Amino acid sequence: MQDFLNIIESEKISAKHYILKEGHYCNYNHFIVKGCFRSFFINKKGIEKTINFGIEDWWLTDFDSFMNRTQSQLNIQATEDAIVLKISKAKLDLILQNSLEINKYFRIILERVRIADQRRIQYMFNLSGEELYNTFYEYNPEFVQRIPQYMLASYLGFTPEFLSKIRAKKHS
Amino acid sequence: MQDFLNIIESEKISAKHYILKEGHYCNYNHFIVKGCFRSFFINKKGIEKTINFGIEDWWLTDFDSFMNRTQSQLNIQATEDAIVLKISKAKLDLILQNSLEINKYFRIILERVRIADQRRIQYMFNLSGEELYNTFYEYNPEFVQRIPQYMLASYLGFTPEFLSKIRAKKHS
DNA sequence: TATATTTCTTAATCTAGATTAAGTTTTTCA
DNA sequence: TGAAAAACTTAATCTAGATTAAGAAATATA
Repeated sequence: MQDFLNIIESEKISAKHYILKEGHYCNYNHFIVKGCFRSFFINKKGIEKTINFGIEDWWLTDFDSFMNRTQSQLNIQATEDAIVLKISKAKLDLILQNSLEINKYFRIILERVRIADQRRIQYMFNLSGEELYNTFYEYNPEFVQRIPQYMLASYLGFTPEFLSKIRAKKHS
Repeated sequence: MQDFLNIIESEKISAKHYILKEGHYCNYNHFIVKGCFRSFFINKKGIEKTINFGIEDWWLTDFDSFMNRTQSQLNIQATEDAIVLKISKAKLDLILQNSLEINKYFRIILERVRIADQRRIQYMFNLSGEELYNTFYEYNPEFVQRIPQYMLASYLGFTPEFLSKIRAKKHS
């Protein structure tokens, strides 16, 4: 555990700044101490597609780039002023060679991530846009206030205009 | 490793039979030695939605039910005659308490699963139905032959009728 | 090898959500 | 505190893919 703490670096990130940009290698896994981030890519039409959010106590990285040492297709941007703990791939690998506890820790986190991803895929298949928004709102009422609506629309898989329509309907 | 092999049970499953049914508790993680499975749920309209396939050398379970000891919303069905290795939650937990190697093994698998889930979500956002089919076909040409088309349509998130339309277009 | 069942196709009609465009409100920061 | 930028709304029009329905192939089973 002491080893683990020794290899962690703390960093402040201002709102709208990036911890990862498309085309770069993702060299760090980040633990969010404070603030909020979104990861997004830019599709063929030039539109930003938000694929994840991260808030306090979550880990955030582009796993594909981080694990496979490939150029990232994602951008990770702070949506508000933030503090993260960074851990580099090389140093994490070293610790993962021998530490039972750290392996357990990340295994358990990844199990939870898997469950969340699976639920999200299930929701995307099963729910209409309106239902997706209502479900998200129900489980994360405070979070809906915390981010611009157009990012949420993008995360839920539809346009900001459509989200506006849903809200108008709801409040009428 | 010997401990690990000791707690594994082998089982034969005939085509169309289930290793998990909706409403039951998922007590096992399954390693597929031979054959093919699909996991699906039944939506509000009574339509089967395939959310995953599993083939040789993959692990397959309902992680949500398996980890959280909740009733499963999923069915897991063999699409052809199959052989699996089963490992119960209780026994797996025991081994995971102390084994560095087994923790590493599952951590690494889950990292790969995370990457696959992430890519799938990205594809679902970015590609039209036609592009989803073409991409899937490109990377898994043999697998497309292996399962009924209506299951693939369901996995890709559209109707069998629409898949038929895509294929007609492609071959004309 | 005939019949039942499962899978696949075609085509007409319908709808959730996209697109475009213009205007309004809110936030930022000089 | 006022101008510029960012975020949000409304409404008209358009389209990918759903729905429905009926028939044709393919596959399984007796």
